[in-house]
Amino acid sequence: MSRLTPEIIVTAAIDVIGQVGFEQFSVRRLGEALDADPTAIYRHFRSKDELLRAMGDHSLEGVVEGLPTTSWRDCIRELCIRIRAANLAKPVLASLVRGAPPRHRNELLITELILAKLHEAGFEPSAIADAYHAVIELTIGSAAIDSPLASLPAEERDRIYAEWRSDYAALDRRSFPHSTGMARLLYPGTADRRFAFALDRLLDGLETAR
Amino acid sequence: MSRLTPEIIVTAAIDVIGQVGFEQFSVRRLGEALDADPTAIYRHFRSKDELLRAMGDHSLEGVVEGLPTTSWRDCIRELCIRIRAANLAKPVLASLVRGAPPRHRNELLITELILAKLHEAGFEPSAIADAYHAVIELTIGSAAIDSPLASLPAEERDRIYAEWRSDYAALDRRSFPHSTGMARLLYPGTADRRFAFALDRLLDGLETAR
DNA sequence: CATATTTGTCAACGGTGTTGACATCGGCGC
DNA sequence: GCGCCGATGTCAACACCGTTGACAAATATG
Repeated sequence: MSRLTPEIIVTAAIDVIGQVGFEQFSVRRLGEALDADPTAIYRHFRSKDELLRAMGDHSLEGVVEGLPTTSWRDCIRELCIRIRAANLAKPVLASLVRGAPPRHRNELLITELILAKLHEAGFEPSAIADAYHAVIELTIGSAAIDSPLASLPAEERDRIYAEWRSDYAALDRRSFPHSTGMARLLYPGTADRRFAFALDRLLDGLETAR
Repeated sequence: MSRLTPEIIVTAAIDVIGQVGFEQFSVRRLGEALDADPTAIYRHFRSKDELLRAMGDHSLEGVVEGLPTTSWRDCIRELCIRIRAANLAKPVLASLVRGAPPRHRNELLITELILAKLHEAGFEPSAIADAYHAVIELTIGSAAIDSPLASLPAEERDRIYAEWRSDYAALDRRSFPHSTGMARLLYPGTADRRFAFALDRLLDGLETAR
């Protein structure tokens, strides 16, 4: 057994990225946190990208367990919300967005579960594939967008939202009547709630198309 | 007048990023393309991030013009497809996903148009905000996910899709019955078509919730 | 015990975004 | 036209970054 294992490295890496954020996360910093030479990491991961993907999968640990069994909708809905929460908690998501396929364990479990539930629900095979991709794109995409702000402290996040609203409000009334008029209604509630709304509407649409 | 203007820089930058891709795009390369010192760019943009946002907005030029007037759905649908196409064509999108607000001209025009159409359609003010965020999250998020593959030549993209499918097919049949069974149906058609499907279902859901 | 493989360390390469000092140029008031 | 001043471009440098190859120590294997 060696001092550094993939497990130890990934755990430490998630810890570090949670503290310094995605942009500031570097192999050198990780080496410091592990009290080891930064390049030792390359004995366990081929590249930083590979490490990031492993981190992403690690943060999804247990995400498919204990989901509601009431209906396919409830199950998929809760799963998507968990995936989002997991990725927002640890801003590793940029790695998932880099276009790599889900070859890791938890990612595969997620795919299998969604396909199974859609099958149970009575979708046709090709409709299953379409619905799967639709749900995943919204979930991952939304998380990617919200990730940078989610890592900020709540007060600063609110300050930024307020700033954006006043940007809209300050526009020319003639050219942007709706933006100015609705400025204070934009970015309503939390990003989580807005995502849940979008997901519910998408599931509505999928259900009627079944 | 100076040799370098924001307009000239942005145009050249979009050209460069189109040739070398997002990852390889650097201030130094841009300086080379402009036949100027790389740091001259900092006389016109505070940071690389600011430049990337300007590039993103530039690639959205004209996206709100000549949209269908048949219905709010048709209009928003076409707009979202155009936004996606514009951002996939120039892989600048990662900058938009970095969480910055839409302070640039074309981004503001998009917001205004969507809000106006939803208003026309008879949505309540708070429902307008929710629907706006839902549509934008799906569009931008989806583009962010598909961006890396979209920049590849078609044949290599197909090769990658095929590789992913065979990854699924090679899984253990007992643990992953649906993934293995449906492997050849995953990633159906083009990414554009899959996005259009998701968007249509979302719009379905929004319409019934009106 | 000897050997071979894995694992950690170190120095270094070629790249990155960004900054500050310096030179140059254009336009403006006198 | 002169002198000035701010805007613009150049240059060297800083502090990082991901990654590689040579070497040493430790560990497993015969």
